[in-house]
Amino acid sequence: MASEISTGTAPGWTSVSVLIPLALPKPYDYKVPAGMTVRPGDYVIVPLGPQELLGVVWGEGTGEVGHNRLKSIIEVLDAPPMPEVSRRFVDWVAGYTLSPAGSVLRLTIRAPGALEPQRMRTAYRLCDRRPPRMTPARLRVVETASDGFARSVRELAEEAGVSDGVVRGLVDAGTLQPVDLPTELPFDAPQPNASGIDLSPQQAEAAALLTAHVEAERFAAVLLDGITGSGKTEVYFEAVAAALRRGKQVLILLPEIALTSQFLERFERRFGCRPAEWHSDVPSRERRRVWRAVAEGSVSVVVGARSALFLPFPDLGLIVVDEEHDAAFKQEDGVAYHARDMAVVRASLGQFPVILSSATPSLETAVNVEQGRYASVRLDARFGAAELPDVSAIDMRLHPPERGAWLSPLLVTEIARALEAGEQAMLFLNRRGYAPLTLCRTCGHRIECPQCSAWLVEHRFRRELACHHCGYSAPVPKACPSCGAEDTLVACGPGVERIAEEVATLFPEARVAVVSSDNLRGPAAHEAVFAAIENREVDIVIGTQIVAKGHHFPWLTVVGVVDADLGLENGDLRAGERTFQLLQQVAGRAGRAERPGRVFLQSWMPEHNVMRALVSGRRDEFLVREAAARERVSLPPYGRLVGVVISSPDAELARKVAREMSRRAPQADNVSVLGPAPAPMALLRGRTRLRFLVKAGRNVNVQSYMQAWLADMKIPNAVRVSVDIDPYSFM
DNA sequence: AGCACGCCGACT
DNA sequence: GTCGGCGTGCTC
Repeated sequence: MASEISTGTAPGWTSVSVLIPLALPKPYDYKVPAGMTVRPGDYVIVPLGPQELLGVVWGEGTGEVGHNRLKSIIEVLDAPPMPEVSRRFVDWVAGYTLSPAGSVLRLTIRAPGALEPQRMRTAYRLCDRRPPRMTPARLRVVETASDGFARSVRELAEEAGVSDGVVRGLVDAGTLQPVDLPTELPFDAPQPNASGIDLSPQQAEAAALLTAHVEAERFAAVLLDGITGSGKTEVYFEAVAAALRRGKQVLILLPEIALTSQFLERFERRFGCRPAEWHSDVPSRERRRVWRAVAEGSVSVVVGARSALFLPFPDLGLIVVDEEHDAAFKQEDGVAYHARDMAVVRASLGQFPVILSSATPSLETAVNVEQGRYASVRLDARFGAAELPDVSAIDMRLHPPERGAWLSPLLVTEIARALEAGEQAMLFLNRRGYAPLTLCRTCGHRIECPQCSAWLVEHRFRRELACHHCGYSAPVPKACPSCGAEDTLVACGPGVERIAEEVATLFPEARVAVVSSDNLRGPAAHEAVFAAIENREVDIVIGTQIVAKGHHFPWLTVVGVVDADLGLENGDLRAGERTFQLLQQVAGRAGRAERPGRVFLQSWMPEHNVMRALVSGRRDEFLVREAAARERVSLPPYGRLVGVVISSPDAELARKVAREMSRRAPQADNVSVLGPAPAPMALLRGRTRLRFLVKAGRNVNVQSYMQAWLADMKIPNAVRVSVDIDPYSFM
């Protein structure tokens, strides 16, 4: 990259290949008109068919299309060129995920208007020319402006307490001189030494190790492995500070936006200002500002969701992936990538370290550590006086709830005890709504989504049945849609709303908050609920997985997991691992202050590995056992998987294509193709879905295999074939 | 992603 | 006879 800048002048190419952010198979060649100079990475406007589009100069023209048939670049945009490392990253991700490079490029320039010239606003400054006539109003304006700062007409008029007309008069008289100011404010620079740091000896040691990695300016992947409450964030903040001291940019990836507001405050306390934010909820104006500042190198820290990985950082020196095990890092549709894995790649291309932080590392990462590919730093003491909560399982076979209820008497007793002591309780159930299934008692009909193979979930507050996969909803019918019998529909199974109903009868006095994505619109609502809980305005919290993540509830002492077996029901490869991670995180909510916390897992199979590991707190043993189980059957990370989903609104056509593909699957050593089988969501948004699973050995190049398979397949337009290298969700 | 081209059904 | 549905293919 440095050489590119020092070379400065154009390579003198007469044609260049330009990558356009569309799903085209490759970059296209364009002529460079006489007098125009372009460098690799320059953003350009090029004609494509009848339209004019943004593209990025990818390299010298390939000459595949005759020079006389080439169109010319229309314009080179005035923006810092996309860094070479970003371009290599785009190519790498495209090759790995088997996506067109243009589709990956699109991820990097999803900031509307970021490349248009910045709009300027006109402000006015006082100069020495006196107006021909001075009035009291004019004098007030002159006095206001005499501090030398430039202000808009509006600001001047307001501050001086006069009308706009007076200010305009002074502008016409030449007393006030126009100056162009950028509309976009620069970002504050986070200060590495903004606050005193108070680390335990163990934290300080971990921080020193991470800092050394940052200072080495070499690639390294490091797992920061610390139990809940051990202060991982404070530790990696020291690594961030080290990168800042070296003038490097830093990216902190978080799994979801729910975390950010609390996180941003912590960041501000440590570094004296807020970092730039990047996720889907950032308004487009702000996106433009962040994108531009990243590209110019004028913002040093970005906190964002997985898509932030594709921002065009020219001088990145550290990536932190917080909660690295979180499934939210896996992008499923479009370009299917895992942000944690791609962060490791980005760090390797940029020759800097990446820190993976978690209390419950993913099996992949644990194995990478064990096999020496990743380094690891451990924090096993909780900060301050807090102790780890005591976890126990409630055997539902021995202590079943009453008929039509879901809480075991044992758990109810514990909740009552906490409430009497003036403490809080939390009930965790990872299921939104009132009941996951509505069934007809007369004919047994189950109400399903018309366009997905999924049951409709009853939402009693909203009085409707909703599909959680496509957003379809309908009022709860009076009569069975199948047999027409009236008042025979019954709600089966519990969701959080139903637990709230049970709690209301058990503890009519208690103040209850139901925390699920259905009742919280936007980050402000999240804030409000979490603040209410912290301020003890709530006695019992009933929540889905959004309560599982990093919030401090100092008065929470009892956590009940309503259905600990829930995540284990489907045959997912990672079901055990995920259930362990989720429940361990939920457990971490209890007893973070001086009060010891207790966690109760309601389970019908307390002898299951996952329950035993949670109760005993033996995480590493659990990981070793899981790893051994995967190794026995050569599943990731000991083998490789590719998911291939064939979908179409035309079910017959989808089946036909799948059969054809099955017939043409190449033979290869150490590769087996399973399927086609109906995909786990056999019908989704009206599309029939069939799936292949390609199972391959660790050292098989699955990309070449897939390319060979798909190369001469003619796929009709109505059929979509989506390839997911390293699929995560099997649902 | 657009957009044109092209080949079959129902209208003035 | 034409208008228009959207399936197919192309854009340097």
